[in-house]
Amino acid sequence: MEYNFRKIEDDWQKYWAEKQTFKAENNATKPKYYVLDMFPYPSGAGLHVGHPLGYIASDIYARYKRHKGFNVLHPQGYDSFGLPAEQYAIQTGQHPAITTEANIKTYRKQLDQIGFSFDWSREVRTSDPSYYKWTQWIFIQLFESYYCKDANQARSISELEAVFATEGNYRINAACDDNIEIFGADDWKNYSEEQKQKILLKYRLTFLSETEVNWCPALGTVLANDEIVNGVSERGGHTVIRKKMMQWSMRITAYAQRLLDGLAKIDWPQPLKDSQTYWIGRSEGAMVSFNVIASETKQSLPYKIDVFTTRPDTIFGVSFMTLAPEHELVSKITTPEQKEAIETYKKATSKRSELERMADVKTISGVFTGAYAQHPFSGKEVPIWIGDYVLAGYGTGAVMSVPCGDERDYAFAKHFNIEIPNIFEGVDISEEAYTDKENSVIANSDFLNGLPYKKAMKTIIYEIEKRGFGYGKINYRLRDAVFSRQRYWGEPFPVYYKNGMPQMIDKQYLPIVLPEVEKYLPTEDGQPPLGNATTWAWDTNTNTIVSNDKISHPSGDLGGVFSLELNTMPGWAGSSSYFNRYMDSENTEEFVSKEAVNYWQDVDLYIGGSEHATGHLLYSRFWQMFLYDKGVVPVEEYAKKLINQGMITGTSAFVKRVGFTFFNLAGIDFSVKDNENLNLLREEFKVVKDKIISEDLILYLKKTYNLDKTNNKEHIEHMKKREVLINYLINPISQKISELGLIDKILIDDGDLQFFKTHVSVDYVNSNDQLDFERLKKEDILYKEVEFITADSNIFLCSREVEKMSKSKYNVVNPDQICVEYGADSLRMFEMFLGPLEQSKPWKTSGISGVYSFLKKLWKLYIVNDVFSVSDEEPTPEEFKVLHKTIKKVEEDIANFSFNTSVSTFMIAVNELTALKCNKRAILEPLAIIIEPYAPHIAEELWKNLGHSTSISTVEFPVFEPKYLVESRKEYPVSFNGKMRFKIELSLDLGIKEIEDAVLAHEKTQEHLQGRIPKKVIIVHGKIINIVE
RNA sequence: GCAGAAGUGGUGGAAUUGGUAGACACGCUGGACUUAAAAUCCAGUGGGCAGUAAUGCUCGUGCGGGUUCAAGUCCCGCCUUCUGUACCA
Repeated sequence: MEYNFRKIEDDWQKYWAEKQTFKAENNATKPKYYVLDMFPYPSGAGLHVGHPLGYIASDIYARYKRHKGFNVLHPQGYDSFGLPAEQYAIQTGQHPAITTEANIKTYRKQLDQIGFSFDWSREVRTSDPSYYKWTQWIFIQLFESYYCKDANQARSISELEAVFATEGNYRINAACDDNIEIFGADDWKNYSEEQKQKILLKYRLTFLSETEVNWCPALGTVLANDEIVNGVSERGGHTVIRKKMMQWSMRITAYAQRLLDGLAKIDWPQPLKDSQTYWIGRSEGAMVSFNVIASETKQSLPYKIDVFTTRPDTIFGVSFMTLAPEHELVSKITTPEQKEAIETYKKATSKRSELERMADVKTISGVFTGAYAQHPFSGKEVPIWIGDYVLAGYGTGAVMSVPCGDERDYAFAKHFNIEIPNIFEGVDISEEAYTDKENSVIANSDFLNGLPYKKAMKTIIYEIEKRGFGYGKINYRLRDAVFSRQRYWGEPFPVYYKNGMPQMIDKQYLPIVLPEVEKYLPTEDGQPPLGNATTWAWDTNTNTIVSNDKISHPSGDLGGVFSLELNTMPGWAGSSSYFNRYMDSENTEEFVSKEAVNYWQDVDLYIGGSEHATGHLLYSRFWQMFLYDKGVVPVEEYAKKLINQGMITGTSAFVKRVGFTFFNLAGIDFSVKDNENLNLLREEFKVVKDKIISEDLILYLKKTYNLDKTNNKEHIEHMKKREVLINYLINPISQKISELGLIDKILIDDGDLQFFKTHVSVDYVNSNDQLDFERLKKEDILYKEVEFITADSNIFLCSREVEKMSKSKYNVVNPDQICVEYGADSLRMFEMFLGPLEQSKPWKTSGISGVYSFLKKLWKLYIVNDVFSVSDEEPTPEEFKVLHKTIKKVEEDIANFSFNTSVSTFMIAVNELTALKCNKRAILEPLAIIIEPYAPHIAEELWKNLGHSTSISTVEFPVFEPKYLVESRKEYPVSFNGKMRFKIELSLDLGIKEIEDAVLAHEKTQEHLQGRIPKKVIIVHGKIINIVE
């Protein structure tokens, strides 16, 4: 009876699907446990071996929890809106929904064959109208809410309207736009409906505003900061420029402090928390106002420059101010003499792309405006400059420059010869700024003199507030999140426009379904792709989507038909609350029912990649807090514990071509023509395209050049071989050389050979790095005419390097082939066996035979004379010991997510039981259970053959009993000065003194001591003995 | 620049509170079975030195110091690689 994994795995996958073994119930007496994976984007390339890593880990955990008596929710779905499907649609005209559907089918098939215990009855797809109905619903909730800073929570916008109507906005303390004017109840009543809406928009948690965005012309869309890598788009690497656009934004900044505080409550990896903390970027300081004065008359101008500073204590060190070139005051305060210079500079900076600005951080540039500001305390006038090191988008877009305490201000001042007053006690600032705030003591600063940092901070903020120059403030680096995308394949907004003001469509008419378009590109006049839709208007009479030509009036006021929003939502919209929807995915009336969400509460374990640290994982926390405020969900943080699985890197394979360097020989007459020809030659043979050389020959070529020439015989032998090879490579070149008439005029340097490597698909390379070049030549047109040069053996070797697994690097390994060859259980165990879950690790299939033969050995334990059979005999203490030590270790490993070590533990157990020839039910039955989370198919089959008629999946996990591990004797390692020399077996009943006597009496101890008396004998009971000489 | 993670045999990795460094597996070497191959099984396998051998000695966890009876593990100072981030006032 062989281990027939194909049949076993097929059978059980069918069984689980038919019996819905892993369907979770929303009301159960068992305690709940929610295990979640980050749902995948179904790309056209299908799954590669890196994807299942996290899924296998979470599946092991979920299965383990079922054995431990939990009602486990382990759902899966698809984040199916996204750019690749849209780009594919642009190229081929194929509707994204069709390609997405096809990709999902492939994913599902691939996932199914790995044997995951997902509850597919709860599947969600973000691109499915029945799902994005709720994304739209949450959007509406955000629109209908504002953030009350007093209550520190989101409140209904109608509450705000009520306050406005009774007392205006004097007392409102809300997270809102900066430019809100104060009004009273009477003002409010007299405002037109449009004016009211405009004001309310400034308070809403999702709002329209003109924002400077990262516009990518090539993609025709706005990109979020985290979609830009090194100044170009993450996808496609296109340039990104800054542009002002009317956009939906999410007021995530309202939640900055809570997002920060919440981190303390959750068990997430510290690096991930660190990057969120940094991203939110809280800094404490003060807002200070500087009055602008006219340069000539020294009279106050009606302008103030507000700056945010984290070092108000250094305010007496201010010797100039710097504004961002885009700052609105720049044009107002610039003096006529400076106008031209300022305008030129502004133009130059706006042209510079993000990429350029980032590339030369070191270049200092700026222009004096001609205007001065008055120092609020000293009354001194300080010049106002503009400079692009000040960013318009952060703080107020202006800084008070303290060159002695800030590196950039220092560099700027040095560069433009601005005064650098020193306001630190006992510090030399002639070479660089003094930035160590904790140890600073203030000097030359009036009432701050002699105060250390903390005291100076308190004092100055008190004074600033007292004198009315400003106030203490906490600033955050976090920006409000732009929520509009100029794409087709995303959630449409439930929004239409009436007189240019956005209106929400009532919940009962959701979902607003994505319209059909002919082209997925932006329209010719620059509208988003939805601008191509002809049926994309909202009829408020019928509450349906109707044809655009029914819009009766440009502003849409007459017939009650209005144009719908043309933007769609960004990628993170659909993923920001999907984990709540899984709890009640079929509910058509509510996002999630009270019963369901109160039962499941939150995710107990969330597994996914760390690349989502500042994107998905921040936005989803924000939405969760909002939904918590609204009473939709019962907890503020949705994931108690999070694990980042490491990346699996691929082992890329390379083939190398050789290239030659040519020199003209010294002392030879060289004509212009010759020179041209030489360049021609260099161009053509920089790389010899039609010959590829095996790696062993390349190593040989490198090695032989520097060979020790004193060993004559060997040297000559090698040089001969080398010459043959080089000549072979050079021959066609020689021909060319003679054609060009360059013989005897140039030198080919065969010492400094250049090698050029090209990726070759790993599919053609076996685990010994041998390339099947015959097949490659047949199947890949690029290599049809190429000659593969090998050593005598005719074996072609590739060179290898570890890189990120990616299609473009031709190193993607697909799990399907492994499932076919070794089975899902082997794949699962092997992926875990690779190394610690959270570390990145290279993929090498060579080790898979190890886990495969382990599974075969496991199977054999249950087989006697080719028949499945176990004995009911009582196991020996030794056999019990093997079992219980395995249970103990595996449970500890699961708790620590150390799945790689539990695989070795299983191997050790099976090796030991095989050695013991153990065939006893009392051992082998529990063994099948503890191995089930890792290798569920074989475990089910063993369980069935052990005589059980139901699935093993919820059988109680064997209980570890320490009594089986109690030892009576210990083999003590005996060390001398910490170096282990020999072992001595002693009873564990012995006391320290008795052990010492026994050890000192031992002949080997005597041998080592050679009659010397040890200084000290250290004995750790049950562990070690160390003799100090 | 800043933040984080990591560095252990030919390879992936183990060593949970400082206590036998290299578990487990791959690979490699030798052997058994076989006409042969695959599969399977057995033995060996960090480097160096000595010895016919059993064995012994010695070096060894990126580098340099330190604490300790004892350091891969703790402390100080560096180096390298990876990942994230980008003038945040």
